[in-house]
Amino acid sequence: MVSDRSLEVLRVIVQDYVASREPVGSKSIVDRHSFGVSAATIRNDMALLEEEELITAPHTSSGRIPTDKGYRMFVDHLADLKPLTIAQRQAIETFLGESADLDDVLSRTVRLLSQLTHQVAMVQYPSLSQARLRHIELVSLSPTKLLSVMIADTGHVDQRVLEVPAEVDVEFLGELRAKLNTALVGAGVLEAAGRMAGLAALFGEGRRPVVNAIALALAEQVAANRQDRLVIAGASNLVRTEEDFHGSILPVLEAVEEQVVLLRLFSELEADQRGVSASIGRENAPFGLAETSILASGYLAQGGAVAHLGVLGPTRMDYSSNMAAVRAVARYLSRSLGDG
Amino acid sequence: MVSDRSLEVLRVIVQDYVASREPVGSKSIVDRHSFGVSAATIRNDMALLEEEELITAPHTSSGRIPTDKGYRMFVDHLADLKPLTIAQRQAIETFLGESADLDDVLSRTVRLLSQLTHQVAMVQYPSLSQARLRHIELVSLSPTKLLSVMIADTGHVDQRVLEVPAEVDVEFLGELRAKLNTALVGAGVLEAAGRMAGLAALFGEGRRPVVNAIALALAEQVAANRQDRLVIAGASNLVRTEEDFHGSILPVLEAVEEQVVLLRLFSELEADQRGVSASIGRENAPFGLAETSILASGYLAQGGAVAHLGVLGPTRMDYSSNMAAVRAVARYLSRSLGDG
DNA sequence: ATTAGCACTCAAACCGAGCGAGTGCCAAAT
DNA sequence: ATTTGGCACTCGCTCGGTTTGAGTGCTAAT
Repeated sequence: MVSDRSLEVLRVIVQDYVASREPVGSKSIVDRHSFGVSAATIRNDMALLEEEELITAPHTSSGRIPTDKGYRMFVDHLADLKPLTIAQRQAIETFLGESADLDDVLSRTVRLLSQLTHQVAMVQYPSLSQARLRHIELVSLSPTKLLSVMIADTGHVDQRVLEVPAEVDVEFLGELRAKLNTALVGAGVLEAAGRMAGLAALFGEGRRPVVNAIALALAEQVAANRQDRLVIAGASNLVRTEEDFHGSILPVLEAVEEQVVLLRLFSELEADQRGVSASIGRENAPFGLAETSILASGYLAQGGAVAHLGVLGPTRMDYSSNMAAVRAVARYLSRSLGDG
Repeated sequence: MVSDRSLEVLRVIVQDYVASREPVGSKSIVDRHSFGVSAATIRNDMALLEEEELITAPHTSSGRIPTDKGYRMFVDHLADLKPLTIAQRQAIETFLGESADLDDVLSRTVRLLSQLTHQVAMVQYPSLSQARLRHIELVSLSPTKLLSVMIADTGHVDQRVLEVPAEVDVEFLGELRAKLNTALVGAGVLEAAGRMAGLAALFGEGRRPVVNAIALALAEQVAANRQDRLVIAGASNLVRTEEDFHGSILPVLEAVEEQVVLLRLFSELEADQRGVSASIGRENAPFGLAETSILASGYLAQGGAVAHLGVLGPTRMDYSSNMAAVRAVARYLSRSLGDG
């Protein structure tokens, strides 16, 4: 059975190893921390921890490093979130102080988070599945090309070029715009796609093929928009922590560029009671990220939409500080975006 | 004086070194290429090239590698652009085949370019300085918040949230929208900013403060938009070529994330007669990119706007192939975006 | 101008000894 | 039953020395 002191030993092993990047031995533990026992005792505890696979020795006779299981134990039971420094709180204030465009807020947020944690930071766009259409705008680019702009109550704006099978004159465009808006505004994105279908019935016989073409394109635009997007910053922090990756950081950087893997990870994470969730090391192996950890938290955007934000870095990271930063930024973002 | 054969020697040194990543010696040259002379003769030529600082020896007695000056000579006088393979041409077709949104086209293009060259690829958004406003849309988000959407004839769409000092009801919004559009549509972005100022005169006395506030915000939006943006892909290729950077790739990745340095570089490059410009190694030292080269080309977007696109990678890169790829993609993009 | 020959250089690979942080275990002490 | 001091042992690092080999520079002959 792992005693209380053993767990304390695990805690300092994690802390010291994260700080020094070197395997930590029994001697250095009694030196740096006041356990009130001798090195030999610590060694016994370490043998216990090794039994439980919470720590491991890189070579037969060297200090110990935490296993993934050890990190997991640490974040679940041992880590207390380090409160942010004054400077960090100020950074949050000044960075996110002035409100603006959604794009703008999210890109500021992600840069802030990467600076606070020195890791790769990611912010997910608020999901559109709960969003409602606020406005649809159609602009003529050429006789057979339209630009459609959809505005959602979450602040999302999405535009797309539509190719239409026949000319669209100004009056027709006005009619389209008006009927589209009366039919669709206020609808959730799912309903909107459904209502598109019945749209042609509102127009004269001759218009129907064109209207149907447009409705189809708009429905597609709505659908394409449901898929989520990420904003990412701080990829350079990966090379800064390169030594922490046993292999190469190439697959990690590739995953970051792809985004799709990260989105899946986000969707599978569940927050613990502190509001921050962690996925550690080999837990991410199915995604090809066996040496990285992800810390994430949810945040509330306009319209009650919920989305995630978080950081990604080497398994050997400062969980206490980073989890605190993620939580703080998520809270602040919810406050500055949310409906309240 | 550097003879013709010496230049041939330089060419094969560049080619072999780029291919093998190892200093190339006189022996291996006569082995791999049929110069019809002995190794000793090659050595004499190499001594000449070294005199001219076109090549250099990493250690006293090892093969030679090209200097930056040598690479410059190579791209200016020695390199013939390797025609793309069939597969590559097909990749361009399938990748850029279907037209769509400007955002979409550019992001496809940049991914394509990074795949073709295995380098970091960059595409600049078409400059707005030549763009004309096609439409301005105002949407009410809350009584004192407006979303403004500006659409330019280049396909640009830019949105921003405006905070207004007083409530704006539906009719007023309609009036604003109408007068803004009649006043501004067709104007270039520079003129538009100017015309904003006189806008308040069109409204009743009571409205003027609000109108002025909005005009100010819009003018700012126009101005902010003048600054150019880049789309970037393939940053992971930097770590793939990491060994080619003597120091760390950290500053390079940071510059890529910053974008601002890259924009300045783009603006200073001038195309040669082949339409592709190169900035090599220490030529980029003022930007902190002394070990990287940039290949760029201009492309034509809608409205006659011109913008740049290119790749960035280690000085030791395959200039022949990469310049060909940059040129091909630039041409294709011009064709698919241009007014013709 | 080119070439063969030859002495010389120097990075990289290889080797083995010695160091030292750290372990595991055991017998004694609390 | 837990803790502790002691001690032999392990094994990755570092450091000096040797070897190897690709490649050069020079010189004298063609």
